[in-house]
Amino acid sequence: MPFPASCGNDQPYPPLVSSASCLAMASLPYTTIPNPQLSLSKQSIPIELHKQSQAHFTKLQENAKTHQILYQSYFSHMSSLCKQGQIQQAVDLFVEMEHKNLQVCPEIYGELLQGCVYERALHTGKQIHARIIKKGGIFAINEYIETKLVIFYAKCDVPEASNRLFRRVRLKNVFSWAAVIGLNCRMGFYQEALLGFREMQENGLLPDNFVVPNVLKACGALEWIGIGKGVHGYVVKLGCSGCVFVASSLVDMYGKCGVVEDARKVFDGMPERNVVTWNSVIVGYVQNGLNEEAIKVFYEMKEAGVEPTHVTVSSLLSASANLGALQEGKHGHALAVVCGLELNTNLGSSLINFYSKVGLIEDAEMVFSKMLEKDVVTWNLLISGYVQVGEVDKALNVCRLMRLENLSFDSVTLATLMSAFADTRSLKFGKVGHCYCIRNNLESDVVVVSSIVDMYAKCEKIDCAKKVFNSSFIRDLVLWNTMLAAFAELGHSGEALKMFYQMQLESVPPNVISWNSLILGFLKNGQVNEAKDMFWQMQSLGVQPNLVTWTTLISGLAKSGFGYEAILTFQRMQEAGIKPNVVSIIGVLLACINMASLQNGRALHGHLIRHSLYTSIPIATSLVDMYAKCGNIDQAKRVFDMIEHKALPVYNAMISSYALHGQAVEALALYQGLKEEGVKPDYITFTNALYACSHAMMVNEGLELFFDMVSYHNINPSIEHYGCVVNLLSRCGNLDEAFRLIGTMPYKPDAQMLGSLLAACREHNKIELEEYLSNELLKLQPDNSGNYIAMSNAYAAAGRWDEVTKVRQLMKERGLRKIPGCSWIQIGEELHVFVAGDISHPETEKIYMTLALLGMEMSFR
DNA sequence: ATAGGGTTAG
Repeated sequence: MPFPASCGNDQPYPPLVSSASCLAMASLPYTTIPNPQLSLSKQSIPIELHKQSQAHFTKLQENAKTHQILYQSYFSHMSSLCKQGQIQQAVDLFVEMEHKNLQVCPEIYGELLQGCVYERALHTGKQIHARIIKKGGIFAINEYIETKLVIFYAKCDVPEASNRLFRRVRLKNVFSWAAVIGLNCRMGFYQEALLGFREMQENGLLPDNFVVPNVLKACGALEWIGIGKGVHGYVVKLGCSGCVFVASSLVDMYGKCGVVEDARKVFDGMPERNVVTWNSVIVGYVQNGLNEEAIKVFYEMKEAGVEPTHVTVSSLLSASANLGALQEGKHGHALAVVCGLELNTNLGSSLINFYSKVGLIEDAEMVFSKMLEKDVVTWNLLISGYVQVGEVDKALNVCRLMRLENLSFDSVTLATLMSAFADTRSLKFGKVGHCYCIRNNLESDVVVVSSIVDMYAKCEKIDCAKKVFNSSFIRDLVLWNTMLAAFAELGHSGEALKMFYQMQLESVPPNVISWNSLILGFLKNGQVNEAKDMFWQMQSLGVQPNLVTWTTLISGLAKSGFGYEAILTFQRMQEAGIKPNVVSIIGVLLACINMASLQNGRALHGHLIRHSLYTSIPIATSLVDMYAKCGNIDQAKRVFDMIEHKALPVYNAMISSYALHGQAVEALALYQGLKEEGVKPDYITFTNALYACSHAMMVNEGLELFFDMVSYHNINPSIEHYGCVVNLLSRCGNLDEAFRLIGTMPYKPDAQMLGSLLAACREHNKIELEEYLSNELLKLQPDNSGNYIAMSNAYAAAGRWDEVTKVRQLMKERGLRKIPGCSWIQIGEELHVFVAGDISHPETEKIYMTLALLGMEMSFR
């Protein structure tokens, strides 16, 4: 049998479609290789020549036999080289074969191309392609070779070549279709992949379990659940729903389309599962926010004895990061180590993400340093980790290192950095980042645009924010919400409302966050009724208020003086089944503070204990503050004493309480106490302690505190700190020292400082200095009537009534409310009354009454 | 056939 059975067809060779059949061909006897000399008809040879010819033929046959053995050994050697990935050696061997004039069959090209596919050796493959073209004839139009070439170019991601060759194949088979559809999938041309799938079916070809996974991947990526379901039906009809590859792809497709229930149904119905199947369900749950479910399935998988892979651990870590589940995430890390999983970029990145989300930045750093290969994602995660813990300087340093590694920033890097600049109000850096985005075309990414808009808004550059917002082509919900929140924060409720309408006109329906911002905008602008109205409107439109909505309303009502209503709202929130958190509890405590209602505060304290809501230190701190501000310093102290592990904010709250109640000695004792506990005081501690000293006129203690702050704690004094010390010095009569301090401070004196100096001048009868200070004060705050009164009081005290009249005239011109008859000011606990002009004025009588009620005497000078 | 990162509200 000189030729295989099908050689009589138009086709010189049967269409070979896989490397398996190629191998089968290779093991056939050498005579299957066409040799025109051998296939000459023996009958045409004359008898006399027959003998000679017979001998010659025998010789030829012998030659052929050695030829065949040689060829076979070459072929099998080359084939094994291809499979070992040593494509270059295989090609060298092929060249050697050509030199030895060994006959070459098409399968050899197929084998070589397959080797190139394994190695993704595009260049070598192209050279083989060139040889095929050079050889021409049956080689160039061989369907088997053509298919192999299509697959080769497809796997090497060269769509142009692959598609061109594919169009030329006359009889397209499932294999070439699978390659082209797969290529389109890899290139992200999902719609083209699906079109190919349809065309393939129209040409009467039945898809197999190699094509279907790719088709399902396209459905998943496009979230075309309709087509996906159709393919599912088709799969059942074809009877390949039992194939693990196909079923796993179905699980993945349903997950990607957001129908996790169906993914689970397919999963549950599978007779056979492998790691990929399990991974697909876990990934599906994570991507749909069902992190608990994902972790549950992970434990089921462990129970089933399936060995986890990189994908498993990576997804488990994602779920743990999203939940802040420390235990599970650490378990994931341990598992990766135990299973000997190599720390690749994906796994390492997942670990960094997990550790930084649970606040263990040192562990994230450790993983980062252990990784051999890092990509942009890895670097971005470390940057994001630092930003999350507020270490912006470290984040920027990582950026520098990243540049040294020749990696460039992408939109994720910039979005992360911009959010950091927004949080820290670093307009300078923010502008630099914005410029970088413009230069590198990152403004085409909506997420980046949102972060830029937010940065400008937080840095109080609303006009810039609006400009960037307007210049964006795409405006998604988050971008609208960012702009809306910016106006709301400023209390520009009109602009916020305009945004709210406009987004709907542009077919972006608002979500809870949009409504929350709108409500906040009204509240910040004092439009309490409008805010309440919006609160009802959103519900009638089917948007349910969430914790933030309720909290916004509670705090807003408290701050607007509707303390009682705030408390009622807090109750209604709980009736609606929403458990209060720290922010809402602090909000409702604020209501008690603003009402100065010890009764409500106490009731609330009881409520918190009964409902086990009294759980965190920030709440305890607020309670201390509430009791102090509602007048019960003893109760404040009791709450303070009950806190076990006291941190700085609690101490600060208590020191502030003592200062408020004029208990400077206690305040200073607590300051010493916190230092003994090893707690590092901050600028707030010093502000409160200095206020206490200033109130109690404890000059030495105050100066010592100030010295401590600057020398031992390296805290740059704020103007408020200077103000306290200036106040202290001047009230003790040391005006020279006060002025010396003002001369050395890096700030211009503010109105409060001038005010306290003014009071001290009056006390010590320094009328000229007082006049000077009054004028400075009026320049600083021309609209504050208190300053005019202080000035007129000073003139009154000096008996310069004409000057008093001038000041009053000035007030009248500026449209400021004048207090007729007389003036009174409060310095510390003392009430000083100056009578200017008309003593018989009814207003003066009122003041007399007030003073009498306070048990104070009126002093005339 | 499956995996990792960023933006908005109190």
